[in-house]
Amino acid sequence: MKVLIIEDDALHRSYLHEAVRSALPECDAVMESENGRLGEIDARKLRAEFVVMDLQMNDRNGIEAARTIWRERPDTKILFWSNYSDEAYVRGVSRIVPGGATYGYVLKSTSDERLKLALRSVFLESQCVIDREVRGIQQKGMGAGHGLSDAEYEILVDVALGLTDKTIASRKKLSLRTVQNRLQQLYEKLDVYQEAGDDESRYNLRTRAVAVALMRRVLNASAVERAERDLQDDADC
Amino acid sequence: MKVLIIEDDALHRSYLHEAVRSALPECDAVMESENGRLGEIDARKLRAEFVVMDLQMNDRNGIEAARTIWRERPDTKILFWSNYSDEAYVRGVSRIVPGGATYGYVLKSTSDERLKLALRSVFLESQCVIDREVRGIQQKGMGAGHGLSDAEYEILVDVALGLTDKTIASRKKLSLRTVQNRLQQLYEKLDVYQEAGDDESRYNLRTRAVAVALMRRVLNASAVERAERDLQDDADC
DNA sequence: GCTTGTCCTGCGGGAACCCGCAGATCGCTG
DNA sequence: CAGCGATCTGCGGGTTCCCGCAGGACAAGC
Repeated sequence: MKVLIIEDDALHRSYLHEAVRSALPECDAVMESENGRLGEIDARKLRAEFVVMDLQMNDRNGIEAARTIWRERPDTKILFWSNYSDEAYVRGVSRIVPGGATYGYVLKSTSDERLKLALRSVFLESQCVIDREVRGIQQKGMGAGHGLSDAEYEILVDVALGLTDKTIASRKKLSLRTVQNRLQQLYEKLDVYQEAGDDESRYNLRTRAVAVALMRRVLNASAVERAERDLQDDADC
Repeated sequence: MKVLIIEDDALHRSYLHEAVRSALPECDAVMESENGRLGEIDARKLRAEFVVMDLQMNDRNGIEAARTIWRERPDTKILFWSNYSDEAYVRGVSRIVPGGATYGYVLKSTSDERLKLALRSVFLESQCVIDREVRGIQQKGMGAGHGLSDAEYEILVDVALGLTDKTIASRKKLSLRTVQNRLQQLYEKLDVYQEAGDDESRYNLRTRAVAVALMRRVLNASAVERAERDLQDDADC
């Protein structure tokens, strides 16, 4: 049994190494990659079946790396180990996990015990382990709370990229008015409105929405980057 | 001599503790706070003269914490120890450092030696130590490169907050047209334009600009949050 | 003095936005 | 089937944005 660690912080990497060693004595090789790009290459080269990785990495995002790894071997078991439970990350992960794949999502703030438990559960028993807090974010996304639906999230991303209503409409094969309708749903969900009062302190709803999304951690820079890359790919086709 | 460590990651905190101990044997007490908010309180309580802190923290940003610490004791010596050299952070720091204060900015990726050297230089010899890479970002901001001037940065932040041209004008006591002029400078600097070609893939310049700024790390979520808080304060007055 | 450059300001028009109103489609339920 | 709700679509308007053109204020340099 071989385990691949993808993590760009040296301290965390060695900590993970130690945790894997002690949690999985049946593991006979622990490899390390120090960013997402190298992680993809190493995973391919080693035919890794067991991966534990960070999400926020400089060179190449954990989500992107996981996506290509899963594309090549959908049965790879991946344990995400992240600092944050931002909705953007949680949503990003659940967006790329292939059907039936087993994975885990634990926060770096959890105890040694839980990390080791998660390692064993995910890798040996093919059980999905999601931290309580992360679970909460997931729920909020689906439930009737002020979370965003998929349609709303998609339009949020397009708007955050700086696209025009018309452009979004033609990309999504929708009418212009429909796009604007969804935008208004979005504004409502994000609690963004014209500050009806005087001539002071009005908002540009469109940019205000992305500001609020950023502050609520619904969106983050890497989500925008991923979308940008998808956009470029579309354009090339 | 007492040193206060403000860092929310347990691993990094203990690593820093060790580094301080070995770099500064004359230091007789090392305290730790595990986020920005507690850091402010502890610094006040302990009358800390020497602080080493992270920038990216969950509860309260390193920049905000440093601002209040420096406001209370401008001669505090602070060494920032950060993962990133995002322009948003670098600019944020240099925006709050009081005249004549000594501080340092080193990246977490630098070696033990350099970290210890920085600790001694900043704390004992009152010398400012800025990592080479960070220095590079600073230069780019000032120099004739495609970095942003202060005026452009300010308007970028206001736009990112979602304010209207008119609102910005009245807040900044400028004419509407002037604000729009600056916006156009900004668009040029960020290389944002209408994609003149067809009817496809046009941009909404305003939101496109914040997207590009996010991707170039000129802006980040915490910069937006800080601006938002300032905005609310203004409104209250 | 004149010129040159940089910054601020006003005007005007075309485009994009925000949004209310109304009709059309589709799925669901009694 | 009739009725209801949710979603998509078109139209029209008021507002805001993007930007070219043109003038005025001020400093620096020939």
